[in-house]
Amino acid sequence: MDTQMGTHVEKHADKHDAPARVRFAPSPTGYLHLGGLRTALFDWLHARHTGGQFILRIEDTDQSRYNPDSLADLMRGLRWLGLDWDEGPDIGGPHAPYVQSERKALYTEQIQTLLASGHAYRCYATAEELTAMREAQRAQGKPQGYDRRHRFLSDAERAAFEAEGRPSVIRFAAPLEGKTVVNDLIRGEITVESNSVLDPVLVKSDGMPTYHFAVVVDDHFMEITHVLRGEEWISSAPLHQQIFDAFGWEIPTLIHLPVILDPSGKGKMSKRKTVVAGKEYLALVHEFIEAGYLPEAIFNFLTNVGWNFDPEREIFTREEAIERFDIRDINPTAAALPYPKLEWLNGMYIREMTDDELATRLAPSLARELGMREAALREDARLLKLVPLIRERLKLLADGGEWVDWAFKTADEINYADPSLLIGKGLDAAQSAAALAHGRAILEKVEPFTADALQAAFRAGAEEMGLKVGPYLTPFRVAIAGRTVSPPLFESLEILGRTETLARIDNAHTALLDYAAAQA
RNA sequence: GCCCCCAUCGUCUAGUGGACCAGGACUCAGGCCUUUCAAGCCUGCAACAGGGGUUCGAAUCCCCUUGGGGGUACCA
Repeated sequence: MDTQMGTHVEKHADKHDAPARVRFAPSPTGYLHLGGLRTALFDWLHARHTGGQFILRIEDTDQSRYNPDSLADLMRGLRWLGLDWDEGPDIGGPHAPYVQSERKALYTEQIQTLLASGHAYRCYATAEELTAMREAQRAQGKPQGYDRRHRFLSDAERAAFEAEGRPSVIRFAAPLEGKTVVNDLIRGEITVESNSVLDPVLVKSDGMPTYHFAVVVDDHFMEITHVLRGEEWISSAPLHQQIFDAFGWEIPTLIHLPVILDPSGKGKMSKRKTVVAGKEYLALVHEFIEAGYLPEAIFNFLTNVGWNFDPEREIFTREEAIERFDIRDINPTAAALPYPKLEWLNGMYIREMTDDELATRLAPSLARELGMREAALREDARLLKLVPLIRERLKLLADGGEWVDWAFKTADEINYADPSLLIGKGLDAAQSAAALAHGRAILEKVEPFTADALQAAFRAGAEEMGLKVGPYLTPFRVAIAGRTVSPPLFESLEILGRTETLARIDNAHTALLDYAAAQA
C-alpha cells in the first residue's frame, strides 16, 4: 500500500476507503447465474478490501415469483466461490431479519411518513383501467406510464372509492418540476427530469412493498454505504434518489455495474445456457460447478471482467485481489464473458495443483462416473499414478473420466468398435497387427515392467521393425485405452500391469485381424 | 416512440494530453519440442467507430453522427 506522507501528491483517503457495508440482494426467483455471482463478487471484494461487512439480503417481495429452490442454490453458489457473508438470513445480524417478506411491518410503518408528508398517496385504479390507459397512450404514440390520475383526488372522490371497497395501492408522489440528479461513482452525474418518474407503486394492494420502496428502506436501516448493482437499475435510480430525499435520508454511494452480454455480444446474457456457432455456453453457477470448473478460476476470471487486477498479469490470488480492488476503477462498459479464457484459466489452476490436491478434487465426479465409492477411489493406487499423467491435459475436472476410465476397466470392457483406429499412421491393417504381435513379445519378457524399461524396449522394437516410433505405438495405445488419444503410453502400461496389458493386446489383435479379413 | 447508459485488437483489458506508428491476455495461424493428445517455448495476424472542434500536441477533453446496450409493471 502506498502511504507516502509528506509529499504533495499523497493520496488522501476518502470515504470509499473506509469500512463499507455492502449488500448483495438477490430475489429468490431462480438459480444463481454468473452475472449475479459477479455482482456478489464485487460487493464482497469491496467489503473485504475496506474491512467492512458483506451482507446477504433476500428480496422476495414478489411472492408469486418465489422459487423454493432458489435460496439454497444461491447460498451454495456464494459459498462455493468463497464469498462469505457477515450478516444474512441464515446467520442473522444487527439488522435482522434479512428477508424482506419478514420485514413487512417496517415498510408499513415507514410508508406512513411519506403518506403524512404528501410524498405518497393512494391510487384506486384497477388493472384493467391501467391497461386501457397504456393502450390509449401507445395508440397515440405518447410515452407510456401512469398518468397520475389519482394523485389529486378530492376527499370526496377518495371517500367514494373507499366506500366502494376498491382495493388501492400507494404510489410515490414524484416532484412535478425540476431535475433529479443521481450520482454514480463510475458514471458521474445522471440527470433526468424529476417528473419523468411517473409515480410508481410503493406498496401493492396486498400490502407488500415493491422492490423500489423496500430497497430504499432497507438500505437506509441496514446502514448500507455502497450499492453495487447491475446497469439495468440505472433507470430506477432517480426514483430511489427521490425516495431518499423524501425521507430526508442520505443515499448510499451508487455504482451501476456493466451488464454482462451474451457470448455473441448481443444483448444481456441469458439465464440459460446459450449456443453460439455450435458451442454451448453455460450461464448458471451450478452448471459451472457440475462441469468441473474450479472456484479459483471462476473467481480470477470474474474479477477481471469489469475490473482489472494488473495489465501485465492474468493470474492472482484472492488475497491479492482484495488488496488491490478499488471500486473507483470499475469499468462501466458492458462486456461479453471471454469463455475461452476461462477454460485456459481453469487449466492453469489445475496445473498448479499438487498430485494429492488434484486427486481429491477429481475424486467426487470421477467416482460417480466410474461407478465407484469416492473413498475407495481416493485410496486406489491407480488414481494417484494417473494424476500426474493427465494434469496438463485437463481443462475441466469433469473431463477426468475420459482420460482415465480405461485404467479401471477390464480387458473385455474395452471394445474396438472401429478397429481401423488400431492402425498406425502410414501403416495398413496387416502391418499394425504385425506390430502388435511384435510388441506383445516384448511385453511378455521385459523386466522390470516399468515405464522406463518399456520405453527402451519399444524404441528398440520400432527400429527392429523399421517403423517410426509414433505409428508403431498407435496400435498399443488404442488397444489399451480404446482411444487414439490417451495419457502417455508407457506409464499407462505400467499402471495396467503385464497381465491386463497382454489381454488387451490379444483382444485388439483379434479385432484387427477380423477387420483385415473383412476388408479383403 | 420516449428516457438513460456505453464506445481501444474477434473477446477480456492497459492507457486519465506528450513516454503509444497503442501494451498484456485469450482465441487463431506458423514453428520448436514430441509415443497420441496436451503442456511448454518462440514468432506472427489483429484495435483507438466516423466527423467536427479545443490544444504546440489527442485513444485520452468538448460537440454531433453512427453503432451497441438498458429501462419504460401492483417483476426484481
